[in-house]
Amino acid sequence: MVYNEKQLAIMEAAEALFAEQGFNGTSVRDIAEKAAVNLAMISYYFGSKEKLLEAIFEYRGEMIKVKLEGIIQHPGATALEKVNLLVDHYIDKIFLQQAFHRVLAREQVLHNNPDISALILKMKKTNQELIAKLIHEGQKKGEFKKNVDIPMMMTTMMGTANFLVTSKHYYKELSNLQSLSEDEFEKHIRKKLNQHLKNIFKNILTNE
Amino acid sequence: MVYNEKQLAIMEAAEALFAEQGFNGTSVRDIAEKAAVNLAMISYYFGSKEKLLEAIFEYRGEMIKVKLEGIIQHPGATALEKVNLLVDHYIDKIFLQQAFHRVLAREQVLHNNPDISALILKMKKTNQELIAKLIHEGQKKGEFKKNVDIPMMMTTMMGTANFLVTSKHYYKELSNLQSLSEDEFEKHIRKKLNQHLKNIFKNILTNE
Amino acid sequence: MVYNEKQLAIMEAAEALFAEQGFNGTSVRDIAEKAAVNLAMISYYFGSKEKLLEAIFEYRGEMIKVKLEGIIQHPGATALEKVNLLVDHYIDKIFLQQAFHRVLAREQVLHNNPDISALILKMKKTNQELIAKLIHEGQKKGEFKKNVDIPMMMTTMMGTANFLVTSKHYYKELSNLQSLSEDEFEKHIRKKLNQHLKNIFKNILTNE
Amino acid sequence: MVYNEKQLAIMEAAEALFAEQGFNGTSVRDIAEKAAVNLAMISYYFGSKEKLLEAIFEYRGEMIKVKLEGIIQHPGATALEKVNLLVDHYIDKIFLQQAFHRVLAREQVLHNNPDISALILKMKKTNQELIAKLIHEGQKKGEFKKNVDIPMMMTTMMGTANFLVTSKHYYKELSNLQSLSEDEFEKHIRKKLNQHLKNIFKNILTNE
DNA sequence: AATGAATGAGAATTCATTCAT
DNA sequence: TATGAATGAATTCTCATTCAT
Repeated sequence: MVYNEKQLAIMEAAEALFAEQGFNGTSVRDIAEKAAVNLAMISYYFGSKEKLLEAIFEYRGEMIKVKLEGIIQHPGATALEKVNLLVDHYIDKIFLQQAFHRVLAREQVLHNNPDISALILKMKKTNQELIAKLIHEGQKKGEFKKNVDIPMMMTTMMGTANFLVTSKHYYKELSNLQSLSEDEFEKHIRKKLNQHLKNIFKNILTNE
Repeated sequence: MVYNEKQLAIMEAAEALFAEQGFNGTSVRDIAEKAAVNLAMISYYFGSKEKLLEAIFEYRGEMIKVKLEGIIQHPGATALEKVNLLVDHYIDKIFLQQAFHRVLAREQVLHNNPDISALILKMKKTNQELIAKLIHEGQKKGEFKKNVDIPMMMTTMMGTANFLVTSKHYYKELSNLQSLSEDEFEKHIRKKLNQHLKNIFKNILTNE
Repeated sequence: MVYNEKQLAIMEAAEALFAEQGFNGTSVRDIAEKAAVNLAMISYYFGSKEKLLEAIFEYRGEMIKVKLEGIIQHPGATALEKVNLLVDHYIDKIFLQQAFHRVLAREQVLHNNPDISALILKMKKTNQELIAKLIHEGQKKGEFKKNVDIPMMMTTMMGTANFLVTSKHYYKELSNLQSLSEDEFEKHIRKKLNQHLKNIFKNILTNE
Repeated sequence: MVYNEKQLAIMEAAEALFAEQGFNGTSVRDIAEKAAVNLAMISYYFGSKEKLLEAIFEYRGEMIKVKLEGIIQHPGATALEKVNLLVDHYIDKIFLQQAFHRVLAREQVLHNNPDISALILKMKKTNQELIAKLIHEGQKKGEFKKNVDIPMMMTTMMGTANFLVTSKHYYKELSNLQSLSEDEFEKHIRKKLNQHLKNIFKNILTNE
């Protein structure tokens, strides 16, 4: 699926608004206004508000897949280094596409739309398969322990990162970091999160 | 604040529906029907749909506070044992009040309503202060390491647990556990999560 | 089903507008304006525009049934006299409720709404059964011929009357009666139609 | 007016859809799709949806006129035979062009569009003049009675035939002919209608 | 001659809330 | 205290038509 400029503008505007106000809290009017397109264009291009959401999921899902596929094939790296690379990339991704991950965080709680649920499941499966490959590679080489609960590990990575991104506003106050600028603060928590997750993973994967 | 039976019925119905369909996806008609009260009662008792949500947060926040205060004062237990108790209780709580935690997970992403945001912040602060007390106690006794990133630890506990609860539907499929009944599956993931978090915390708090 | 004043006002307004402009050609806005009620009342009372149409059919169908039941039980009249009475009444009805019969004429051509189709069929069945009763009575007494095609007879009565009512505008010009006032013209065609149908029926029922 | 292939395709598609769903119930999108032409072609060729309807009326009106003119000049036939021929032809026409007659039946009830009304009136006048010619011929020859209500006679022919065609769906059920195939049923009612109308006309025109 | 893209107007419906009782 | 009736505002979506190409 290739999208033209207007379609991309609509998708971006919608993503940002869905992240801020939720799907139901966002009207197609808002989206049209933000994307600076005619109201009717949204139905014209996507059919409905729901279909627009699906298009966003499909689009981002495809992007994520392409990105992750690159990571796994990194040459000349140990399994643990690759896991660390994965953490780096996952954190990069989640911070770069905060809007989309907010939408994802919100929508995965609901199961109103089976098409969206299917897309989310597909995305998660792709992620999981990639990580599983990495872990198994490390286990074969003897780098990692045998019994590793991969789904729970993923849950920790995604859960922690998601929670941090979606509630960073609260985190800032709880850590008394109100003095930092938004950029400084973001840099700070990215670094913290990175170390934190790598620590946890190293422990889970290698400590006896 | 003391609520009468009808008010509690409304709050429970609303909580369940907000968890399922989101705040904006739920109409006061739905709530009135589910709670078997007159449509106008909701405005009458709570003023508005938003105020109803606030009441739910306030109510649940108070319940959580009371519960957690009990935990910290558990006599004759090491700091690590108390931390483990805390994990037990947090997991109990999140599974028992899944509806509320779904609402919380959804609403913390948005910052539309400053009153709600303030309530969430207050709740988080209370939690954090409790854990901080525990950790400092352990540090004083020499049980725990000096440099512990408490907010990040909390983020992992809440993020992982939240993520698991809100996306358990996907977890079931990703782990090929479709054959388990809902109850069996829930028991299974509670146990896994419990071990998983305790492991992580032990490592964070004690390993050098 | 008992309707309150506002509901009746809506139904009357809708009937008139549907007759003039067709169902799809009439907006709920038009109806609300004509009935002098709030726009949302229509959804509130009837659920939707379609359901409103159904309500009209049901209401009129019931009225027709009640009326016709009276005719058949007219005491001390020959079968032919009763048939003539029926013609009188049918013509009265069709002229008095021209709006409804226009709607009926339009909607019976379409089969979009199965509920409406079912209501129309029911109405027609009731009519047919009544006439069949009359004819059979006359046949038993030896007043009428044996082989009478009752559905075709009804088709002629209804078709002719309907066609006249719905296209009286054209009839006026074709008969060069433009000089007559609307009332005079209507009186004129009612009389003509009455004689015409009675003639045809007498011939069908009695001539060998 | 000569139409090219695409124009004819549009008109045919439109006629069929107008017959099924009514004028307002049919969108130009539907027509374009059914006719397999570009959406904008309809405005391009006909100017508007209304003008397209007018074109259909004009086109069919012309066809009817040409056909009927042939009938009247049938050589070596009595006036009654010619009337019978006319009935044959009218029934043929109405069954062959059911779609158009459904549109006609629906639209003659409305008077929204004066151009359409004018076209219908013209069509009816042409028909009427033809029949009047026939009847007067028969009256001159002494075959027919003097006082014949020609407009009412036409009303019966058209009303009965129209009503049968537009409500044949109901007629089938009312006559308990559900077991017949669509073709058999149509053959059956055409025959019935033919005899029925000829009977009525014979009686009107010749009986004293 | 033909069309894909675009749009303003208007459609039906749902919503949270109010108010007289 | 409780509620049925009512409503204004806002919702999503579809429509016939236009226009640059």
